[in-house]
Amino acid sequence: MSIVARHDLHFLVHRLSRGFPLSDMEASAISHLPIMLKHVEAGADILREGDPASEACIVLEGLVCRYEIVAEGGRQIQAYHIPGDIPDLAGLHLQTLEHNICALRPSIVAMVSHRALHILIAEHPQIGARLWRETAIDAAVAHAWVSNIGRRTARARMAHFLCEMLARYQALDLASDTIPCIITQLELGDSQGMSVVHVNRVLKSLKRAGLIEMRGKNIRIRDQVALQFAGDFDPSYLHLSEAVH
Amino acid sequence: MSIVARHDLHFLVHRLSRGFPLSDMEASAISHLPIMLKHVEAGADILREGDPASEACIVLEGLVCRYEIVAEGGRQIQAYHIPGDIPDLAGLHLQTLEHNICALRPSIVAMVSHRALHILIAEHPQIGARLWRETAIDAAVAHAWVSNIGRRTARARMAHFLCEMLARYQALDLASDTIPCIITQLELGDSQGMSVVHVNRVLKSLKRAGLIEMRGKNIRIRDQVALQFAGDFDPSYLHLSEAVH
DNA sequence: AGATGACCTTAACGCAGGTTAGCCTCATTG
DNA sequence: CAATGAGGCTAACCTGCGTTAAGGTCATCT
Repeated sequence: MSIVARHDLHFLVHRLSRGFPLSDMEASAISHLPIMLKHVEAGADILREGDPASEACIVLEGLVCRYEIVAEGGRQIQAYHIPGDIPDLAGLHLQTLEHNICALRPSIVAMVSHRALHILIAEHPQIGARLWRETAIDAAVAHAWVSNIGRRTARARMAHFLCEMLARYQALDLASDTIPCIITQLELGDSQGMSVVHVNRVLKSLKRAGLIEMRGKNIRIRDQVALQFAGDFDPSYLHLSEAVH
Repeated sequence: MSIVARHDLHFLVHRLSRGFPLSDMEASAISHLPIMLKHVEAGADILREGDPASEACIVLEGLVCRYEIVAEGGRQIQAYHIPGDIPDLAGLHLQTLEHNICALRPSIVAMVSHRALHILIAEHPQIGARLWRETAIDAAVAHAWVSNIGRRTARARMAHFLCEMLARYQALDLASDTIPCIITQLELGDSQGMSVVHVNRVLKSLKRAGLIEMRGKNIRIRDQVALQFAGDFDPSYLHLSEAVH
């Protein structure tokens, strides 16, 4: 853990620039945010439910998720966060958050104080708008998950989810046809509302149909179009490339 | 439909004031937003998926929902909106929205142009922060729905949902123990990810247990504490009353 | 090299909840 | 007041998926 002023926030800058580039001044203001790097091991919590929020974390490397424990010990993973994401951005305007954030794989995150963010936003309203947009996208993705879990069969649901993850990594140029992080079947089940056993069945079915294959522990999408069809997937809700108005 | 400058936005002002009151100037700036009233009949769409967004709607009266049609004709209701809510606030920062908004009951909404909102926010940054907070709460509620639909049994899920609706109406002083709007069993099913038939079974079970009862077409919660227990419900995710920082 | 533990895989069994279908009630309308 | 239609209710049947259990692979540790 160390204080750094010029570490790599480029995935964040990239995200916020989607649609319409930030000015050099704005990009540089972001890069110069006072951050504290934190190396988190797999399975470790970064933020606990109910913690009073005074800083936010930006994912730089690895895989982070937001989850909640519901009655009877079940864990529901509500969102996955990849480099450039700010899992707890909502905390900037809420007293406490009702979910936990943890690293699923060894990860590196940058902690930024809310104070610094508020100053940044006050000086650069445009950055505020872009961050607000991130909050809106977060909500849009969550709503898409509601539809996915509520109305689709397990197979379509899994296909939809895999399309989402691949598309997000592709937008960062971190993937072409293989989801570059490892997600265990237990994690897949905990996020898609199904049991591990059924995850296995569904993956098998997608493999048999030639839509995906396993590459070591990673998932390779063999036929993205067919998988999108199977999952009734339309990437627009991710707002990966639209202009700002 | 008529242009009015002083209609009743008091539920909105109330929402935005939660935790810490707005200044008189701010409250009055909101009340003087140039709005266009729209009376919408039950079942009518207010906004269609993919419409380029240039205005937002504020619910004044009635019941509005956000929904999406998934493959094979199923409808998933992603959120219910009651007076004071802005169902399409996210559109302020996104090009297009991926969902539809429709009135479930005869409703009155106020349409505000994004231009007017941008001006309001520029002149009153505090209002911008409060609106941003609304976006964050919207996301928090959606995440709670993911947990609800993903991990809870139909019975607990329904209990949780009823608690949510009641709590939201109570926060507006529009309810004590009865959810003041009518929600049909079909709508309940489409939002909770279950069939009408099963909605009926579950409601019956909650009735038999003395947790709820029907009052005409409305649902009365007979034992709020027990219902919260049955639904593993904790209202904090709704952020109904917390202070702003 | 054997032990340990995390994860994957498959089979067998059972149930929560979907589907289909039919009837009932009540409000609205001509 | 008869006709229509929206919504509620219930029964019978069936299936997608959960549960339990057991064995397999692989990496890591001693």
